[in-house]
Amino acid sequence: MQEYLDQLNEAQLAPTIQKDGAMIVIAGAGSGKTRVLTYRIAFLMSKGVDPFSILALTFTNKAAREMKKRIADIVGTSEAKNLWMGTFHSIFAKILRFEGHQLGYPSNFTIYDTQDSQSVIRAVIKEMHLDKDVYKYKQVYSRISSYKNSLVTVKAYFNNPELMEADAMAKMPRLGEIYKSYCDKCFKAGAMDFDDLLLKTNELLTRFPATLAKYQNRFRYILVDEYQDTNHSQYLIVKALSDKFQNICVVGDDAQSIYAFRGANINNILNFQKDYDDVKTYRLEQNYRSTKNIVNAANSIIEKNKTRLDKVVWTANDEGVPIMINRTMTDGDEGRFVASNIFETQMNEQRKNGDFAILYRTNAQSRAMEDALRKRDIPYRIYGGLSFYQRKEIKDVLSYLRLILNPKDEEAIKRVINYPARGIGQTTIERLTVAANHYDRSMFEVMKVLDKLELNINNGTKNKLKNFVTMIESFQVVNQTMNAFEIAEHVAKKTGLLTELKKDGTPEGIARIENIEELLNGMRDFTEEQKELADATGSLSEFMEDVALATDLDNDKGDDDRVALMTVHLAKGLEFPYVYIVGMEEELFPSGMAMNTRAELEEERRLFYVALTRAEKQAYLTYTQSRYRWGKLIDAEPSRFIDEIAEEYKQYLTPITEHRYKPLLDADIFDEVDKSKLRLSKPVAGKAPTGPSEDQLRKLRRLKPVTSSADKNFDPAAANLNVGTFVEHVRFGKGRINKIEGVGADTKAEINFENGGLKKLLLRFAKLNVLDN
DNA sequence: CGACGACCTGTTTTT
DNA sequence: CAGGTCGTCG
Repeated sequence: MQEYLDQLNEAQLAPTIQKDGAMIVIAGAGSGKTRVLTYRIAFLMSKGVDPFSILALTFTNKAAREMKKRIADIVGTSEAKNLWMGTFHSIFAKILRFEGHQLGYPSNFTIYDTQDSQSVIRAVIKEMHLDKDVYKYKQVYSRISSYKNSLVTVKAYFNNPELMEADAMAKMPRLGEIYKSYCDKCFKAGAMDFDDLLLKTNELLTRFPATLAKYQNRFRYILVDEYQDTNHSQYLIVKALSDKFQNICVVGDDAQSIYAFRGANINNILNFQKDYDDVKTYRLEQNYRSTKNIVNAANSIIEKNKTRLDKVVWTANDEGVPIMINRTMTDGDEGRFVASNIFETQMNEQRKNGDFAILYRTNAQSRAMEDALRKRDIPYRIYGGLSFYQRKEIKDVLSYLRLILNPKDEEAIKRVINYPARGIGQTTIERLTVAANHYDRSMFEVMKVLDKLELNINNGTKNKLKNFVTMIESFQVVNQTMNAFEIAEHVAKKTGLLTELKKDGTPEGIARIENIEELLNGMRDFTEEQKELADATGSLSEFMEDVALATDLDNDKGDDDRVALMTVHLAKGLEFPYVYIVGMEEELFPSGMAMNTRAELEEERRLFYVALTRAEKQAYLTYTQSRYRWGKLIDAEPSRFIDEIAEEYKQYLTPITEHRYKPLLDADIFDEVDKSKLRLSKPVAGKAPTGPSEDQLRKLRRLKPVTSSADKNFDPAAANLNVGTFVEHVRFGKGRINKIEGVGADTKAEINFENGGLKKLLLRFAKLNVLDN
């Protein structure tokens, strides 16, 4: 062990060898936090801590796997394999499979992915005969998701007039009913969505003290990586589990908090000291990853943020070269620039493909890059986007497999009951749904007893349904004796899925068949691997356990040498010698969807910080003057973030185009609520989740109105705002409207204030009172 | 019932 | 551009 500890610097060593107690490690980018985490776990084990009682929560399963491997190298594989290590979602899914029966869930519950969840919500909205243009399923979904992540259950929702009112104001008074119906449907289908995995864990730990005690006693040492990205639900779980022994080590970097959009609460890390007794704080500030130039450039950016912890990242590495900034005419040119630059660098520096990464803000940007790389014959791999498991043909196969394990899984039924086509149409499915609701049973159960029910379904169709049921049941029988690979192959053949695709013959159809073959190959590998483990058999249920939570990144074996293409979000925690950050344009990076408040803009800036700090040797920033968006060519202008990098660390390969963006209309308007008022009320472990904390409530209230129709229809004339109107602003006082420009939500007014001078305000935000002269 | 074509709409990031 | 939705026809 000592030889490993000797590798650490002083700052890293201290947290590594503090065995007990609560501690927070503020770890700057590239400061070796993974090393601290792995060595710390190894250290604990060397001091006699049972690996079975160590819980390490990581951000990706890949990170968990790699850390486990590194620990195994130190302490031995047999010891390391008993560690509980993985993402929140996968660890607690595992625990819920074991304990979920207490909450009424079967151990083989299905995990609904976003597609499944949204499809359920669409069905609910339809069933309730609501206007789908008012109740947009995606917005409803995200609303429900935020409720769940703030522990607002259906019950809590209906006990909270304020939330109900907020939804009513957003023109969705029946959101609560949708929420309830959605939860009922999921429960009846034996399914949990992503948020449930955390919410139900909280419920489990609060409702069953014995279960809480069991896991508190088991997990004597808890470590959480990327703590800045935990949401309230995750926070409570950690708090509850660590409450007894308080041996908790959290690692994170407030400067890299980039998941606020999915409920991550930066206060979790900012307030950690208050949550435990005797918290030791450590700082890792020496960066081992990047050149001085990159580190300094990144620092010069993050300095612009107001909300951050005190920390100075520095490096003893070489000076390096400036950040290169390149402009092109179109996104196609941008791709070609990147591709040829990669090619040249490979030649000049003898670099392999894996040394390069192309990072972008949105998945849609990958296309131009792909095209350019393909033309140059540079091998690449795209991460994220539509993940492998989300592709239609793969989901079809998986849906059959899901049905074998959990025939109540309604989303799976709906997906495959008529694919390949077997003459079971929309009308039949609707009648089955109605019957299922009426008898309070799942669709599959209804289908099993068709003859005993008075259903308005003709005999021909009934027979088709019976055949479907028989087929699934026959799969269930053979599943008893087959491994995951065998059953999947059996299903692909017997259902006619493969024959259906072979009929197709188009290039897409062939690609689909290849994908299914890839899935089958993957399953074969899986069964082989599992057989080698003592406590696993390679069964279908073992395979399906991880599928819903697996990401492209997790599946990456890293065994072939390719250029990596991914979003900045996905790149967190990774590093590459050469990094290209593309699409450095206003409205794209920073995203046009996230420039309305200081908080949003600061998150975009942290995102840019994350992107830049992925680079070890050199970073390129590229932007174009026009790019295809929404199928149309639109003008673009360089990102303010390019501007924000201090001059001495950047170099323009092309003359910079003029920046025409307006920095922020007026900073004060966008300032957040006073931070001191945003302290988390300290949640008490063991107490039932009665509802959201004050802080969470504020957050929810701050959510954008679910329907933007009010904003979209924002009519300056109706609000009595016209050129010449005298108005009063809460901060700037009285003024006269000079000019009105833009339409709808984007309407801006130029106002001449008596005291504040000329200001341009977004009317949507500015609270103006009209003065009658 | 199901296939096909026309239209519309919406686009940030992810477990 | 792409996915979903809707209407029409065989």
